[in-house]
Amino acid sequence: MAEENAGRPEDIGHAEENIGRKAICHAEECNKEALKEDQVEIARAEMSQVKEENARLKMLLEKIDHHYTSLQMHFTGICHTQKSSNEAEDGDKIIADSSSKLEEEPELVSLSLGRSSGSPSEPKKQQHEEKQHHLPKEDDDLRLGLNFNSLEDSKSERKDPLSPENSQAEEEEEGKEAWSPNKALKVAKSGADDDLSQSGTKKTRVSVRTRCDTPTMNDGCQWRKYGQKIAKGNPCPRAYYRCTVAPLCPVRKQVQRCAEDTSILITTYEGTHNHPLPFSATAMASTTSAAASMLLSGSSSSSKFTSNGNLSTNLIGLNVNLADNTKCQPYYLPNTSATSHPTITLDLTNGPPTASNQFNIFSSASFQSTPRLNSTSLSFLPSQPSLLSSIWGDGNLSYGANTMAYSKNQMMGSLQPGRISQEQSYQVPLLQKNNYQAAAVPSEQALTESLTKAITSDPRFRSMVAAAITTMVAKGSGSASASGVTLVSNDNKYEGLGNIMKWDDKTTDWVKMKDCSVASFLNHSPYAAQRSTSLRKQQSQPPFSVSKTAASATLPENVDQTSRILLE
DNA sequence: CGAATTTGACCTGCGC
DNA sequence: GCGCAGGTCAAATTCG
Repeated sequence: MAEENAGRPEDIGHAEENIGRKAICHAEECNKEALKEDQVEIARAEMSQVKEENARLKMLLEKIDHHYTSLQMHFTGICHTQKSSNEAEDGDKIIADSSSKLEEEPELVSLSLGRSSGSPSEPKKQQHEEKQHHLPKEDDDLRLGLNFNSLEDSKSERKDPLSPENSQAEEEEEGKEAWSPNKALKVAKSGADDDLSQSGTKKTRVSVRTRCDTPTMNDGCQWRKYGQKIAKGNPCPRAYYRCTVAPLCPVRKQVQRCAEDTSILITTYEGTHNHPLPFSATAMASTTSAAASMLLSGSSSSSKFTSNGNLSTNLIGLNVNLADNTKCQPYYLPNTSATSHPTITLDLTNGPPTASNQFNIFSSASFQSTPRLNSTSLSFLPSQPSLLSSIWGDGNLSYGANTMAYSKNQMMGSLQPGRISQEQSYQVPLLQKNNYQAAAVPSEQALTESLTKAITSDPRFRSMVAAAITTMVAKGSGSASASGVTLVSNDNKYEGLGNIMKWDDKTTDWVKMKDCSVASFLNHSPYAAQRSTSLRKQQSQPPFSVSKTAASATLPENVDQTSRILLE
């Protein structure tokens, strides 16, 4: 028994050990379960947070979508209303004016600029292409600049369009569509082309004609030349450039001199920048975008004009008029491939350089689309294309980096039909001026808008810029007889600006403008302090007219001081 | 020496 | 299918 009992305590011990082990195991299992439950709870909490985040993002997306839709509706409505009213007012007149050409091309909208200009005979090639065209408006592609596709894509993917991830995805997406420098990306390009072909849309091109002595006009972007070709019909070689600001930027441009007038540089832009742009490049991108959008919007209902033959809107602070195309001056289109690319042309020249049209940037700038499209030309008020021309010309207005997002916003905001009322244009810059003072670094967007508003709202400022640019053009053209300008207000005529505006021949005129930015002028000059009162005084005054005279310039006395600040 | 430009070859689309 | 013309590539050349 003792031996038997002697062995039992061991069994008991083993049993206790087993029990202990089981207890430990049970405790461990309990701990594991507790941990699992905790993890589940954490996961649930995370899921709830993600759901909340998702809901917020959805709300944001819906807001953005709604905002975009309302803006689009607003813009479309305004365009439709204007065109309807214009048609009612001037239908008969325009029909008579537009003559047989419009009858042949009922969707042709002509945009002459400010004043009518002589129209040389249209080249046979363009005429031939125009016989072939008439793209449905749905085929037009608004990709250049506005690039609403990204938003649509993000909508479909239910992503926040404002999130950095999505913007990066946008860039990657656009990068796939880029004209890529290597064969791998070439495949992606073909894929993008497939998309284009599937959607029935083609990349819009915007062609800019301007007088420029340099090989290319300085549009604020960095370009790398990747090819040159002699195009048929033009002995001047055509150079091909791609944007090098960003490695995968799809934007390209073709530069070619006009065969008839080698002083005219024809620059054709295609694509949308997928990177931030400097100010001057933003101006170019925005304007080309506006041109493209006008081409498209004009195609929807064209050949409708205001009582004076114009249909006004606002383009980067510049008033743009859709005008009777009989006043517009057609010209040779540099490439026949335009038939496969809807192309709108901004003509910042006024035909061959003659003594009567050396100041062509003030006289006429016209958009004219290529065949197969509803032609569209735009009309600028006299003093305003000067800024546009100057920005796109040899000079370079540089106020630092800007973003394409701003460009889009600017376009949406600037494509407002009709001129901004004096009151509106007066209030906004003041608010922005306060922003400048509050912020250590001025908002570039506000800065740009302020510049825009200043130009559009203040006749004196506009006249100053006009005078400056006119003088620059006069000097640039090498015309000794046209070394001055006359700015005539309704009731005053002052002389002496020609002496104020002494340009240094060794430097580009616009360098001075750049070094003395208009924004700083707006902020620091006495003019800025006087704007609130002077603008009110001038609300009843029409803008100054600009005309060329012999070596004289006139401005209101109170402009002299500010013009010194601006120009010196 | 790296970057930019030049330039001839090649690819692609379109019309006949 | 062929030729033409626009557009692109990439090696060679030039430039800073």
